[in-house]
Amino acid sequence: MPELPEVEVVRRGLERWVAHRTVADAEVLHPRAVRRHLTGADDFAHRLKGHRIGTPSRRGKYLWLPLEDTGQSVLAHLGMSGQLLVQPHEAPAEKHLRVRVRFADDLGTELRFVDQRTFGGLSLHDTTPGGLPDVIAHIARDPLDPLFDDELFVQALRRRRTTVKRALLDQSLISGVGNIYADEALWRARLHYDRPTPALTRPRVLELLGHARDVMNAALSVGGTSFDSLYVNVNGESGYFDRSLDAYGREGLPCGRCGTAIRRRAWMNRSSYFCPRCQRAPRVSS
DNA sequence: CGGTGAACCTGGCCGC
DNA sequence: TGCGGCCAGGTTCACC
Repeated sequence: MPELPEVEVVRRGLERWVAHRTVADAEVLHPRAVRRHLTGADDFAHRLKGHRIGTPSRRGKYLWLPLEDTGQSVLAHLGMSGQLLVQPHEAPAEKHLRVRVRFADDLGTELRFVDQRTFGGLSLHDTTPGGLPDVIAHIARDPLDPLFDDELFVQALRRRRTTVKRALLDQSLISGVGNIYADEALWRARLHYDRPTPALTRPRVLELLGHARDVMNAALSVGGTSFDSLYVNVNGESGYFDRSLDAYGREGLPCGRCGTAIRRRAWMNRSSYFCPRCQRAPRVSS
């Protein structure tokens, strides 16, 4: 599932293969792939036509392609299964091909948005003076952003009356962390997912943040995480960080620190993986 | 308005 | 073989 490292890999691929190319035309093959565009998919496609793409940017799991001289950007979210692929024109259409963007040049490749579960999508928005599409103004900076404010994060997290994993997944507090890297950061920090945030000390929160950064940087350095063929980077290559995960998806396997079997617990309509010995539950568990 | 939890969606997989 | 049910989970939104 694409989280921050995977999305960053895609962004780099787009920077290499798509930036500075002019859109010849766009074709929307599934209406759900274009979001929040009240005037419809055809209008969306029409508005891309003839514009040159600037340098792709990313915040958390969102990435966007500025359309030069329009004040607008194409915002993309990959959801759970979205892929942005650069393919030769003649490559056969993927089973879940949703959007196709052709360019006005002779490079012979096109950009494709492919998405099985249709949780992802593209949309078009005004770019704010800060360079951010207006609809993601509420998304916090991510921990790999040089301007991420660690102290601000500590204070904001401790003010929340919630539990630590919920806070890690709250994109208005910190962005880019999904279920996988939340479990990995918590395992590294030896914190149980249900620990109340107000009880965490400043050093504990800073340590957790550091682990989140470390694990995402490690994933980024090997090209993202992939568990199946759903996620591939912009050139269609899978990452292989899943070999390095310590908690996520390891139910019943020994904890790399103490050997205790990793457990899986149903949590918020999904799963939490943790070591019952290294990550003790709070005394009063919700 | 902060916290909570359901809905959205499809295909792979498992058990019967 | 076929089919029902479960599971994956980021974001949005309704509700309290």
